[in-house]
This record gives sequence, C-alpha cells and structure tokens, in this order.
Amino acid sequence: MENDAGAGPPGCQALIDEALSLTDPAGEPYARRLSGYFAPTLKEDPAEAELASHRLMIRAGLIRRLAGGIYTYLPAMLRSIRKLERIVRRALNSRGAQELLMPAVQPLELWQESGRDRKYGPELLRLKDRHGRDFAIGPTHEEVMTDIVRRDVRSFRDLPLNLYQFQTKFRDEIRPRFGLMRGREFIMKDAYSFDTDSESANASYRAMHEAYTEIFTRCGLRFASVEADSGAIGGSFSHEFMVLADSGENTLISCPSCGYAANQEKAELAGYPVARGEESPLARVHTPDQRHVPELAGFLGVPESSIIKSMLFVLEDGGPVLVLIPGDREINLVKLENALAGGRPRLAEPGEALAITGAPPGFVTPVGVRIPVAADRGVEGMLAGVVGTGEEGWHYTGARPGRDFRVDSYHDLALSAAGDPCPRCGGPVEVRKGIEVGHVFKLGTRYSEAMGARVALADGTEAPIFMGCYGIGIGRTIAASVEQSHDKDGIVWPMPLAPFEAALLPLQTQNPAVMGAAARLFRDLAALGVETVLDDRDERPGLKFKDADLLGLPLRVTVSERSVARGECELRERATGKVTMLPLETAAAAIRELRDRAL
RNA sequence: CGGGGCGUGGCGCAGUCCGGUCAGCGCGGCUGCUUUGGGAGCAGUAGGACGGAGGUUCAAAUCCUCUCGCCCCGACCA
Repeated sequence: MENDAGAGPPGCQALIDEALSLTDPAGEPYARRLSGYFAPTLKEDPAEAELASHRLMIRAGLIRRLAGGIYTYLPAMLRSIRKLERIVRRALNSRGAQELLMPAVQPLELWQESGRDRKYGPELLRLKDRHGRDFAIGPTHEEVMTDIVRRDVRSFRDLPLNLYQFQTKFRDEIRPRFGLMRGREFIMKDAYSFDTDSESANASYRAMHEAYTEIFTRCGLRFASVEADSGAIGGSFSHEFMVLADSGENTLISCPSCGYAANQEKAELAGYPVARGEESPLARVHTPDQRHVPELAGFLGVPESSIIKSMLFVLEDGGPVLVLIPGDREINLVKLENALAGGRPRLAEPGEALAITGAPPGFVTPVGVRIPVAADRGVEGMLAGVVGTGEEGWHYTGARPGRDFRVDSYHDLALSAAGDPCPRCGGPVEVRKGIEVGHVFKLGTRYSEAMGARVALADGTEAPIFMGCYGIGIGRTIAASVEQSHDKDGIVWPMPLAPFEAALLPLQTQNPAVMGAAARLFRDLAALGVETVLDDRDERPGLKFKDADLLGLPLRVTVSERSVARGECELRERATGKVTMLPLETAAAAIRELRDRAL
C-alpha cells in the first residue's frame, strides 16, 4: 500500500524501514506495518461460525474457509503456527527426537498390510493415480513410518529411535465442525518411537509425556493429562492432553485429592453407593405407564439406584447382549465395548428389542432371557432390585441377581459423574470439559508385527520393535488457546502463541510528532526483538482499538498527541486491561522486559 | 448417515408463505470535503440477477422436481 509514513518528520520512514528489515534467526520479520498486511478483519460475526474460537479466528483475519473442514491459514495465523512448531521442536529435539518429513500421499497397500484399510473406512481419503493404482492421503503415518524403519533398521544397536514430523493430514470426517477444532485437513505433529523392549518403550513414552507437559506449559495453556482409551490407533495404554475449556467436546474426570485424571470414557468407577435393599421375594407389581426410571422410582417409592435398567445392545461382530446397570447411572459405551470384545455395541431399536426379547421398550427383563447378560458391578450386590417383567405395565420388585436372573459377567460399565469415588484414593472426583490437543500411545508391537519391523537382538535372535506414537494437533492447539482465552472484544493471546507480541498504535498518523515517536519506538522494539505490528493506517482511534482488541496481541502501545506532548506512550495489557504510562525513551526496554517475563 | 436450519453484491441480512409493483437494507469498497482517544458525518460512486440445472406460467428470488454446498444436533478423532 502507501509507502510514506503519513506526515512523519525526516528520517521517520528510514526508521520504519529499518524496523521492517529486522528478522529473527529463522528469517521471520520482527515487525510489520498493518497497512498492507493481509489480516482482513470483519466487523460482524460470520454466519458460519458458532464457537468462539472459530468466530474470532475468522473475524480477526487469521483463517478463511475453502471447503467444509478445509481452511487457509492467513499470515498472522501462520506466525502462531510457526511459534507453536518451534516450541514443539525444542521439546522434542532436546529429548533426542529427529525431525523428518514423510509424504502425504501413501500407497494403499501399506494400509492393507496393517489391516487398517478396513478399520479406517471412509474416513481414509482414497484416490487413484493415472495408472489406476490405489493411494490414500495420510490421516496418520504409522504405516509409512513403520515401513521406513523396517527397511533400514536391522539391529538393536540402531535403537532407540524417535522420529517426528509436522504434516498436513487429511481425515474425511463425517462432520467437520468448529473451524480448526475438527477440520478434515489439519496440521499434526506426529512422532514415533522405536525400542527393543517394553521397558525401554516405556521410557520413551515417559519422555514424550514429559515433553508434552513441557510444550503445553510453555504455550501458556491450562491443561490436564488424562488416562485415555487407545481407540482406533490401538495399543496398550495412552494419555490425552486436554486444554480445559467449557466448550470442549471431551469430558474428563479428575480427583483433586490424589491427582488421578482420566477421560470420562476411560475413567474407572467402583464402589459407588447403590441402594442394595433387603432380601425379599420376587414380586410382580402393576406399574401402569411407568416407563422411565425417575417416574418408576417415585411410583414405587424406592431410590432410583435400586432400579435395574435393562438395556439391549447389539454388538458389531456378534449377537445381542443384555446389559444391566443401576437406574441412576449412565452406560459408558467405550467401557462396554472393551468389556464385551465383540466390536462396537449399538443400542437396539425398540423393534429389535421386541423381536429379540419379546418385551416392549421400558419393560425388557433379565428374568428368563436366553441371550448373554452383562452387568455393571453396581448391580452385583443388590438384594432387592426392580426389573422389568417383559410385559407392558408390570415390573418385578425384590429381584436379586443370581437368584432371580442370571448374570454372565460383571464389569465396570458406568459413566463416572461428579462426586463419585476416585478409583485410586476414594475421594470425590470432579468433572470438567476439555479439548484434546495431544495424545500419546504406547503401541507395543501391533504394527511392527503386522508389517514385519524386526531387529536383531544382542543374543542373535530377532524380535519385533516396540513402538509408541505421539500426536499434537497444531491448529487445534491454537484454536483451543483461543477458546480458553478470549473475551467479548476478541482474542486474548498468551504471549508464546501470539502472532505478534505488541501492537503499536499511533493515533494521529498525520501528526509528525506522533509518527516520529511511533517510528522510533517501532524501530527500537524490533531491534530488541519484540514482535510488533505498527498500525500505520490513517484510521480513527476507535477503529484501531477495536481491531487491536479483536486480534488480541498481549501488549498494546498507544502513541498520541496527548501522550507525546508529555514525552510518554501508553501501554495496555490485553489480558488484564492494566494501563501504564511509559516515558518514550525507555518504553522499548520496558516492553521487552514485560514480554520476556511473559514468555 | 439420520434429524434440524440455510444458500440473495466482499460481509451480515430483508424479500420467498400470498408469482408481476423486486432486485432492497446495513456494514464494507472507491472519490471528495469535514472529522480524529473506543468500529465518524455528509455527498457521490461502483458492485449482485437471487447456489446450479430442469420444469410450470404471459410472467419466477418467490411455485414444482432434481442437484450442489454450508451450518447446527447425534455416532468418531489431533
């Protein structure tokens, strides 16, 4: 855009040019002027965005949508991405991990070899080349990584090894949403560790867990590391890193007294209170129109926990199974799937329930059924429960498992809730919401065995390599940061992830004294390595303030006729709103110090 | 994939039920003058043929059919 600096005094333009020429060691400029900088801000909320981070990232000129779940990162966003990548690199490199870059396009054969071709299903974006050969766009890189290692790693002497990359992944999500929070195309840092044995693999896992803790701490995020289910990636154990935010899609259980934390899907639950009742004979009771637990409990005058909910599930690779759980409890589908080993369970349709058990919805009974029966441990000690009879309008009271009906197996199947006993210390747990930004898995030998990645051991025999894999969603982490830290006016960046550290606002660009002072400050800040944008646009103060709040850089420095007359500038901290007047001569140094303290 | 909502200048929307009077409003853009510490005022100006394709009709943004896309709620994930 325009090349002069308003009505600056002689030398003003030279100072600005000097500032603009300074770069960090990676070649990234410390300073930018807002005029001509491609960060188009929007005055109104975009119709497509619901979630705060999504809305604000669009409004602040950080991202633009190209197609569903596919976004362009505009210059300011890319700066934040690079910063996060630098934080991640430092943490991984210092632990001996080595960066490489694998292809995004992968031969489908690799996926057939690991068997994940089928398991990933339509989420794996497939394509054919001109010869008709099958490829996929990598949703993750275990296969390629394993392939690379099996070709060139032959001996235990080559291990341990930890390789990582920053890669654009593609997952054809059923429903992309919330902007960068769940995109189809996204940048992921994925690392893979290779060890000769399980103990060494554990050490690699611990090192990565530690690296992740360091990374998210450095980012200035409030987060928790929780025990997690290992899901589709497979493997023996895993932790998720959750950024705490009310809008998070994940629920996590944590114990303030002992520090236990787990994804709600995974959280163990045992020994919670149920109404056991007193041993009594099975009795058939008329319960007209009492279909749901709360009404039924009220009607019978018993606590909800003494009602035994009978739910019919159909397993993905198996038949039906009847699942019993106390009436005041919710079923945890992940735990159920893991307990039953028959693939993913699905709640039977009312019609199916009728066909399989002969009972109308709400009156399914475990009494006399011929299909397998699995129950939550809460049911185990019940002496007098309430169950259906299989007949509309009638329930049994006094039902006792083992005496009145068969239970084939007891498991931990219930969803943890606030106040439940902690599985470690028994203290009451808390429930919080989080955004999953990182996930570490101990994979074991699942991939190395399937794909023949083996090494020679010291004793001359060969064994499969023990693997681990570790991911961080780069865009998601930044979106999560915005989600965790914003207000009605815009984003409130933590210093380490902010696209720039300071915004410099000369309020009267036509005033030579103001522009002169701003240009000097701009140069001084850049020279001190403070990343600064100069709002040199000839706009009214109000607009500049609004835009500054929206973009949310941590420090805002205002230079105006008023302040310059007193030889000062105004420093405002975005997060706290705290305002300090600084002498112009020493402002740059003071701002730098403030920046350094926040990093 | 099931359920709900929506596609009209760059952005946000009205108009659609009850075809014609319809292509409109706010913001933004551009020009000029005034203004300059919290999204300025006035005047002027450019810009869309109503997601796309068929159809009904003298006449379609509006009715019908098909189709594409987007957003939200559910089952998956960094």
